[in-house]
Amino acid sequence: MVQRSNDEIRGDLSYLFDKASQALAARMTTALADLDITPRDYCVLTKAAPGELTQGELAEIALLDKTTMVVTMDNLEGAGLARRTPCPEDRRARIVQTTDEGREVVEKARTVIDGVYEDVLAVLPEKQRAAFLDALVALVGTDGPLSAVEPTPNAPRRRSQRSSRSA
Amino acid sequence: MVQRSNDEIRGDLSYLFDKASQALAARMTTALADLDITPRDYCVLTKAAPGELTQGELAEIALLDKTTMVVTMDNLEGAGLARRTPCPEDRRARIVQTTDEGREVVEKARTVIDGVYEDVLAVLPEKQRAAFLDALVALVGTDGPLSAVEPTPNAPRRRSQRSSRSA
DNA sequence: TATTGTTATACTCTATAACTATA
DNA sequence: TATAGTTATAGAGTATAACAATA
Repeated sequence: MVQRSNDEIRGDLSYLFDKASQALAARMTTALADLDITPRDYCVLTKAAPGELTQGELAEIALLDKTTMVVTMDNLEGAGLARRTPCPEDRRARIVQTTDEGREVVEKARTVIDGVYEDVLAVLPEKQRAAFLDALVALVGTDGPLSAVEPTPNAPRRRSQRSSRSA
Repeated sequence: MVQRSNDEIRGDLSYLFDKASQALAARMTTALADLDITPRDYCVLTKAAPGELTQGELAEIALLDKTTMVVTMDNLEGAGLARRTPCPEDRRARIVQTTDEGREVVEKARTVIDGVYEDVLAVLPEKQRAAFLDALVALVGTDGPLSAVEPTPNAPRRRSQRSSRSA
């Protein structure tokens, strides 16, 4: 295995972020696998907790495409963690509710996730840790230079939709 | 658009890293698009600079599968930025060399990338910036809690390779 | 006509398998 | 037999398009 030195990667911000994101995602996926859910399941499940959102609203909050949401909900419903209920006001829509089991799983998952975060951030001294999170929020949060929701570079290309950008 | 508050995202380390990685990647892709190369092209191109590595060695250093490397090299060669030369010692292998144009592009790209990094990190005061990078390296670098090369969670699953793990 | 959720499908990315030519 | 690079293709993820029911 080829390993780059710490000095070398310090100047490669892309690498640092990519690696941090991937490695943490891998740890999260592994940690949540014991509960038989994916990070995305957890994301949707927590946001559905209030129990008054439609599938579409939930998709928007969780930053998922509505078709991706269908797949996610199929899984959650199949696993007995969430339920689709007809919306009284709009018979096209469906309210998403977490089941008792779903709430239990979310609670356990919360503990697991906190443990992972704690474990990861433990390498930073208390004070440095706070400063680190502050900096990250400054970069990623509202009005930060990395807050922009630029078009996903990875998304399937639109069907040649030429010269209709600023029209 | 739904926007989570800075307070809320501060506790969501996964989100912070994912967003930072994605947003920076988007900026990089956009910035490098003017030079008609992708971040991966740049990565390979710089590492090929010494000009004495085979395609396989290059793939290992750039952390790419050898088949992905083929595609990348096809692009680079098609764009006239790199060249495949038969290896004198091993007629199966090919040495990858950057062309004059390739070196020019790398140089320009280096400037572009430094500009993006500078622009992004500019929101952090000088001292905080150094501490931030130190912390990131501590997390991601050698022996850090996020240095592990766990199996890519996104990779196509192996063809059911059961119970042959620790055998 | 517009919108919610669904199904079918297309596209991107990356890796495994099979192959050719060397070693 | 094993390895370097290639080609073909499969798998995973996510999005667009078309559709049914309803607004």
